[in-house]
Amino acid sequence: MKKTIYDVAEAAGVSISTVSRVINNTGRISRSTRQRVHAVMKELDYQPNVHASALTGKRTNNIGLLTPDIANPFFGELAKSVEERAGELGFSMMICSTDRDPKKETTYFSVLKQKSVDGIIFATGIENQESMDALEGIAKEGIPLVMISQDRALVPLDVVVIDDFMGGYLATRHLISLGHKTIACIAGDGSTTGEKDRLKGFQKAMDEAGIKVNESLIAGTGFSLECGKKAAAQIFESNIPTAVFAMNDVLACGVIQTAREWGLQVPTDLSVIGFDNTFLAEMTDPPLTTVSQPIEEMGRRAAELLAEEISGEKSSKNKIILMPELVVRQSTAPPFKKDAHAEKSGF
Amino acid sequence: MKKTIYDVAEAAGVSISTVSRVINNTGRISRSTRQRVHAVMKELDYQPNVHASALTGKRTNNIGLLTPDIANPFFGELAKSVEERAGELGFSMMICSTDRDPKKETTYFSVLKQKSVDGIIFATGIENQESMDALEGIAKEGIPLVMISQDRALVPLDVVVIDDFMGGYLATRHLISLGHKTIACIAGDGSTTGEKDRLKGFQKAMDEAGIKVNESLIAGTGFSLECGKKAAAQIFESNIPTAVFAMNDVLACGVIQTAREWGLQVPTDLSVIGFDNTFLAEMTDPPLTTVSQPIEEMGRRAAELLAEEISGEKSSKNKIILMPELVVRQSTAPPFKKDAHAEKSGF
DNA sequence: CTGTTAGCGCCTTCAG
DNA sequence: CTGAAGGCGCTAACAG
Repeated sequence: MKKTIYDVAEAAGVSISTVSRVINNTGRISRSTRQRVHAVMKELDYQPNVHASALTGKRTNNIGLLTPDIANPFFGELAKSVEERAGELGFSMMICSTDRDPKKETTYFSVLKQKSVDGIIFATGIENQESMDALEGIAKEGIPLVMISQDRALVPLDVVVIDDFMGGYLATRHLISLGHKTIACIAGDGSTTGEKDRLKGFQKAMDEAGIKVNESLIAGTGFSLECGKKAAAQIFESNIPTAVFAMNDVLACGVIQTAREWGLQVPTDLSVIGFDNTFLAEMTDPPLTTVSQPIEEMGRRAAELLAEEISGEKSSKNKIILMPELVVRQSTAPPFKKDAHAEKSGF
Repeated sequence: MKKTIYDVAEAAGVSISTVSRVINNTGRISRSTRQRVHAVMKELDYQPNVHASALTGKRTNNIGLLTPDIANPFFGELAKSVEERAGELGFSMMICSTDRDPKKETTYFSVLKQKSVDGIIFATGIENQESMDALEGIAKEGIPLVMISQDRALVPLDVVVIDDFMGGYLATRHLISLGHKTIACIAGDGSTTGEKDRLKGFQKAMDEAGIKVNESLIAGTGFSLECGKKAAAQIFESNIPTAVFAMNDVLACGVIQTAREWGLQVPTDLSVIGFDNTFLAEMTDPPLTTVSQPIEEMGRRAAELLAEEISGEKSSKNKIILMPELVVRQSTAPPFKKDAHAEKSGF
């Protein structure tokens, strides 16, 4: 039979309140009884019943993670790092894959609330009104929240983001510095703040270089491989650029594949740069030049922020802005190398 | 303030037991009161307190998923499918990334037990004695368990596996039928039953073809990209085969990369076949020939099995064996094509 | 069909 | 420093 606090109390010759006190480390207990109780607990392999204590308003030590798609490498790696750090901090993680579906998002909100998680980490874009309202509601109820990758100032909450503008800028600068002028840009579904900021960075770099941005070179419908291929094909049909900036590594893979189908060599005929620096970037051929997000750190910091928030150590909200970094591999090169050009002209 | 069953009872003019009955759909209640209570619940936006009911021995509607590494595409996709189906069935999922670390595994066991999940799905190899004992303990306590990808007959439990032997056999037959004779095999850490069975399938196919298996062509230290590269390099140093069977797609990627470093063209100089058919297989260049596991189905079936087990509808244990399938893409070809051979001899 | 009444295991005043 | 007692929200006999 499962041991209860009564078993421990009896075996230790004290009352349950004393046991409760040593468990929670509250009140003043004599060293000797404390030790005795601890010994008994160990001996009986006693484990407090979480539900009983949750019932009296204590924490559950569960947190929720809302993510669009754990099968996506970026979110997979992120989830892993959150889970790891949260585990160290004593929390278990409930994971929710929303598929960016507003209905699922709100459903999960209420499920998590009902399960009385101690806090929630959002790693999903909250785009529609419905989800925003739900989020606001949760925030108002005082449930600690941390947001990753998004920065919406609807309610004050902790945020872990990278400087997306800088990311877009870095990627584009890199391509420009290689000599590219006809640069395409492949976004996701255009809804997230991350994309928008990266696009602004792209524009800024283009402006600085005095290159006019051609709208027909900007496309995007979603975040999957298929979307990347489709967007690339769409662009290629009207105008073949010498370089493409894709807003994540998966999309970049799609671009590479489409390029291949069109008979374009990467990076000889077409430079491709991605975003995220997931392990995918090392898998592709050629290995992908990309903008690195410190995924592991983002997850870790988010978990820590949430833990602090939960323990009430923190009164103010934090905003952590991490810096992206350019990781140059082999999918980018100067445009129109002599020989490549010759070959192409040979058509 | 949070509504309780008392609020509902009062507002509906009935006792709390009546409310409890309509919630749990037990006992006989007149249609009219039932409707009234339902109406009130909706109006008050009442949500039963999970902990209170868990305290009285009811289910928590939480399940646990133990996986070695959610950042690995196979387990990421698996987790996604489990989560999705479990969600439909009314369960939330706690995810645990074990890193194949025995200590973490046992820790997670006890955490999940303490959180009184209704059931657990294992998608991780239980190799060491410690973990096995823990697992056996859990099973004996009557906590529903489903095991994915592994089949250990320590205790009777539900199992969802693929026919790994057949998988290894299919992969090898494919290579042999292309004309390969010097075939290498890259395993993981050699501990999982899946690997062992795949290796047996490999042997069987080789035997049938009358090819002697060269031990120096079999290597493996782990499941990561790095491990794949290392194993491939190790093999190449002693003997360059014409084909490699890698036991997962990640390892296959590693092989392809190492091959490239060694100046070997895939598939011209070296055929590579993977296992799993994760999205990675479409990302590589050339696209990877691989043995497909029905990942989505495995996750779904596991969730369903567990749900049945939890609801007590099932008395006997099931074993679901799914069939792997050969997916031919472009990383495999007949060995020593004329031109390739000429080039090589030219060295 | 419905209400009353014990607990479930633990935390937290309030008295010693 | 320690114990007694009430209550957290709900379920499950037990009585009507």
